[in-house]
Amino acid sequence: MTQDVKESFGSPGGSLAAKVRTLAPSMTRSMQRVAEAVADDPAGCAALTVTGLAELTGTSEATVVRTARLLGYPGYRDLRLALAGLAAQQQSGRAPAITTDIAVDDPIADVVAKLAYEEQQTLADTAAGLDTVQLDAAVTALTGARRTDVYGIGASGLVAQDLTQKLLRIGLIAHAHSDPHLAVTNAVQLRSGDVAIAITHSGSTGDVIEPLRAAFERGATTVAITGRPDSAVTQYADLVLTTSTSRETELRPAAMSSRTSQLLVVDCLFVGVAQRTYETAAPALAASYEALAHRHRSASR
Amino acid sequence: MTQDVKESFGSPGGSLAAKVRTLAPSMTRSMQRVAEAVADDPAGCAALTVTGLAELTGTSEATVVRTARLLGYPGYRDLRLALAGLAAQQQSGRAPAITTDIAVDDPIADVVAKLAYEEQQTLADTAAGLDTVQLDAAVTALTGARRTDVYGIGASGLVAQDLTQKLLRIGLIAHAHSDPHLAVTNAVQLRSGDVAIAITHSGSTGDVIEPLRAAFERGATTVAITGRPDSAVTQYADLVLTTSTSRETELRPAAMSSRTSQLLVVDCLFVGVAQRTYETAAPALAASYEALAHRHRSASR
DNA sequence: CACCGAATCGAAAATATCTTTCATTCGTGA
DNA sequence: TCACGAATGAAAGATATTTTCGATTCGGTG
Repeated sequence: MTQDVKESFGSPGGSLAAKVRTLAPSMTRSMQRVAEAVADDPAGCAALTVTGLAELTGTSEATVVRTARLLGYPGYRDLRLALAGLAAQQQSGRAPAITTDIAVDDPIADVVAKLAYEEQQTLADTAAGLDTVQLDAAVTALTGARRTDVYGIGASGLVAQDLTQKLLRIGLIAHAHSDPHLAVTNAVQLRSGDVAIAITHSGSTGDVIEPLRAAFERGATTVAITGRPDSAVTQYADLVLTTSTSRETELRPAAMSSRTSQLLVVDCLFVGVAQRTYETAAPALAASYEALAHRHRSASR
Repeated sequence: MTQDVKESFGSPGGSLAAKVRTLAPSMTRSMQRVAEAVADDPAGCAALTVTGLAELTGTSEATVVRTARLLGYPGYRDLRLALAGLAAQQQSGRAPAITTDIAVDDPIADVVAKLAYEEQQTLADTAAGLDTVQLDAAVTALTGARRTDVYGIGASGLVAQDLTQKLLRIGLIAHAHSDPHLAVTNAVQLRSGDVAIAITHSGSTGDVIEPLRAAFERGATTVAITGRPDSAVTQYADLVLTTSTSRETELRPAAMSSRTSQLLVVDCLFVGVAQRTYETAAPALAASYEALAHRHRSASR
C-alpha cells in the first residue's frame, strides 16, 4: 500500500512514537538512532537544527533528512514544526494542578497561576449566580434616577468609587460615600425615584446598612450588593445582587474574591445603564476620553 | 539557542493574541499587519516561510523578522515554531465560544456572560504575560522597604488604594497618592531602600510619572505597573510589571480590563509579601479581622 | 580469502531560507 | 515648504536544509 500519509501537525501525540515503532524495522541503523531521539524528546529535538540533531545522534544531516522523509514529512523543516506542535500539546495536556491553596513556600509563579485561576473561578461563579431579573431592575432604576448614592467601606468602598466614577462618565449623578455619618446625612436627602446602593460582602456592616436604611425609609430604590443574600442589609433592599463567596484561606483573604465578584456586578450595572442611555452615554464616554488625552504625554516608541 | 517555550496555561493561543495587543501600540504600521496575520491564523502562518508571510501581508522579509523580534523571539524561525505549537494546542483544545462584542441591544444575561468571559480572559492573559522574575524582585523590594508609596490616578488610583490597604493590613508602611502635588512632595522624602510604585495603564500619565521619577532619582526602588512596557513611565522604573491590554469596545472601556489586570498584579504582590513575612503577616491579618468584627452586627435570620 | 554488488552513509555542493545592511521613502513637526 | 528621523523593502550576507555523489560497509559468492 502506498503511504500517502497526509499527517499534518496536530496529530495525536502517541502517533509519532507509534509511527517510529512501526517503521523502525524498515529503517537503517543510523535512521533508527535519529527516530529514537525524536520519539524520546520531541521538545528537545524541535529546538535543534538538522546539524544539531545529526551531531546529537552521531549521524549526518543527510540521514536526518532521510528519517524525516520516512516518517512522512517533506523534509526536516516540517518534521521540526510537527515536533514543536507535539511538545506544546504535551505540555498543555499536563494538569495545572491548581486545586491546592496557596502555600507559604509556593514559588511566585505558582502564586500567580493560583490567584488567576481562583479569580477566574470567582467570576464564573458570580456570573452563574447573578439574578438577571434583579439586575435588570437595578439597571432600570439607575437609568431613571435623579441621583444615585453608593455606600461601601474598606475594600467595598473602592468598588463603590469604581461604580461612581463610571456612572459619572456617562452623565449620571452619582456619589460614593465611605464616611458613615456623611453617608446618612446624604441618604436622608433621597426620595422616591432616587437610587441607593450598598456594597458589603458580609451584609452586616452597620456603617453601610444605616444609610441604606435611611434611603429605604424615604422611598428611594435600594440595592444591596452582597455575598450574603440573607443578611441584615437585605432587609432594606428592594433589589439584591448576590456576589459569590469563595473559600477564604490564610494567605488569600476573602476580600480578594469578593472584590472581584463585586466589580463584575458593578461592571454589569454600568454596561446595562450605558446600553439604555446609549444615545447620551456614547458621546459622554468619548468626551471624557478626549478630555484626558492632553494629560498623557505621547507614548514613546 | 531557542528560548524555552514555557507558554503557561491560560487561554489557548490567547497569550499570543494578548502579546500582540500589548505590543501593537509600539509597532509600526507594517509590523502591525504582520502581527495581526500571525494572531489571526497561527496555523496558517506556521506553514509559511518568511518570504511567504511577507508577501501575504504585503511587506518585506525584514519587517517580518522585526515583528518576530518584537514579539520576543530571536528570529522568525522561532516564532514559526511557536506558532506551530500554538496551532496544535488550539486544535486539541476547544474553541472559545464568545467572540462578539457587547451590543447595544444585548439582553442583560448576555452582558453578564460576555463581561465575565472577557474578564476571565484578561486574567489568563495577565498571568501568562507576567514576568515572574520582575515580580519576585518587586516582592523582595517591598518586603525590605522602610516605606512604600503608590501612585495612581482615576481607575488606577483605586487599585493603588487597594494595594495600600492590603499592605497596611500586614504591617507594612504604605501610602497611596492620587494628588499629583502631594505625591511628588512625598516622593522626594524617599531614599534608597524605599519603594515607589506607579500604576498607569497607558504608561504616559504625567501626574503619575513625575512622582515616580522623583523617587527614582532619590534612589528608591521604583516599580511600574503598566500595560505599555515601552512607555514613558518605564524610564524611571527599576522593575516593570506588565498588565494585559484587551480590545476596547464602545460599551466596554479599556479601564475595565486594565483594572482587572492591575488588581491581579497587585494581589500577586500582596500574597508574595505575605509569604515572605508570614511570621508577622498571619497574625496581623488575623488581628485586623478581629478588630473589624464588632463593626458587623451578627447576620440576621 | 578475494571479489562483487548493493545498501548505507556522510562530506560537501547546491539550494532554500533566514538575517542584516543600507539606501530610499514616508510621515511629521518646525 | 523644508528638513529630519523613522519606517520600509531590496538586496547582500549568513545559516539552515536538501541534494548529490563518492566512500565505506556488509553479506554473499566463487
